[in-house]
Amino acid sequence: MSLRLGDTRQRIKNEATRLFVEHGVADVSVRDIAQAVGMKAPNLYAHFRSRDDLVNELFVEGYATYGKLLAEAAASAADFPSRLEAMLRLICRLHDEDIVRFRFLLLARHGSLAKLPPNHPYNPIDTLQRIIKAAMDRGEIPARDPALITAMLVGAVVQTATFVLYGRIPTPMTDLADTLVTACEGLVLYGGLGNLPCPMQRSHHATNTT
Amino acid sequence: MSLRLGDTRQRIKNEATRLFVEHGVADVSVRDIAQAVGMKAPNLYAHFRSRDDLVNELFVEGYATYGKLLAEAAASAADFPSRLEAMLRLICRLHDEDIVRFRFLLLARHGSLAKLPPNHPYNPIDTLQRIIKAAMDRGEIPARDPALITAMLVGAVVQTATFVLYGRIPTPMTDLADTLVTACEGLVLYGGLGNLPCPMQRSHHATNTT
DNA sequence: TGTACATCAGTGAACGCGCGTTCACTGATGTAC
DNA sequence: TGTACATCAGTGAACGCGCGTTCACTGATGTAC
Repeated sequence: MSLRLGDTRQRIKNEATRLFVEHGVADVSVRDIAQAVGMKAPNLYAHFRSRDDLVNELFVEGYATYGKLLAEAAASAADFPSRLEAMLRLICRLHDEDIVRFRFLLLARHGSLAKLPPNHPYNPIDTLQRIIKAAMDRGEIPARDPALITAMLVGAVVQTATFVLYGRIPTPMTDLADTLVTACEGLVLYGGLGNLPCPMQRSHHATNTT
Repeated sequence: MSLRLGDTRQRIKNEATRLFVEHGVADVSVRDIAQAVGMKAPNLYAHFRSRDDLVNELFVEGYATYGKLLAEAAASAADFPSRLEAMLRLICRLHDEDIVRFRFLLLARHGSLAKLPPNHPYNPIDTLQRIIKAAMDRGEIPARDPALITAMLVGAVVQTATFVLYGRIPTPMTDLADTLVTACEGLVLYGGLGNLPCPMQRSHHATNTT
């Protein structure tokens, strides 16, 4: 019974995620989700308190999961370029491994619902900004506005995923990882550190692609 | 009369844009817009065929206007770094000069409506990608996937505007222009051209900050 | 100058629709004796 | 083994609501004679 319940709950979450990605979060009704799962709308309320609750649970869960993995990836390396590379490669892998989930998070970022509780420990944006700030303080990378550099890095990755989503880039993210790493390094390192060698030296040398 | 009509039409557009930015395009009703303008909802239909028409007109108009200005800015310079710089500085200026309009375009990008006619001559994304492709073909910048580099540049700028919108970066875009230019140059130039000097030489020298 | 008419921005009332949600009910299944 | 009962996923019908939109109408204003 409770096994059955958990099973149905998960099926609802999966179908809802799929539909949200396919049609947009706003354009999927409770009846649509129920139909995809093979039940009638009222029964969804045996599993979720409301439609908003379902959306929120999907968002917070996914955001926290990815956030935790990103924080771990960042912590697994010592110098900044290696941290950045580890995070970027992880993101590409997560994208390709579960495209639907990744895209749901991409699309659900906006909208009045689906807000992560503030100061969430695994907010990936905060994690990234903290790492950047630390690297600047240590003089590893040019000291600029950490929030601005964070925005640019996040945007570069997110917009890439969006281009892949809309078919403008017809490639798995994993195949883009090398270029993403190089370009993001350039974004962070270039131009600010006087006679900064180019590319910057690091613990294990960077992979540069064409 | 026809003057009066045009006037009212413009007021509707202004108020609608403002409300869309403030509450999100999906969460503003025809009645909300009418109230803001100081009229009743049905009268909006004397000026626009439908709500969708209004949204679409705002989007296409804004997108085309900005797209045209960007194309002109790009054409005003000869080498790639100067073109990129001109476009970035223009974007910052356009943002600060009419924040509401800029943000409406930012928010309206998504959504099933508000699609620019395909192959629109002033689609700014296409313009940028064409310029990047040309610079790669001429060997001005490292040859990588033009769509990917385009995505990263667009993302870097758009996400920055989003951070400003949500108050994560409490600064006019114009104040960020220098860093944006430097970082975007790094994104494009870094790591791919063998012993590329750093920063790259150009016709009129780049402005590096910090 | 006064009167009749045309124009047209704007309105009140009402429409059908799809939405999220509630609630009393069903009916299959597991359990106790 | 048979019977009575508890559990609980799932359903049919209906709710109130706000939405975009329509339509017959108003009433101020400009114009012709």
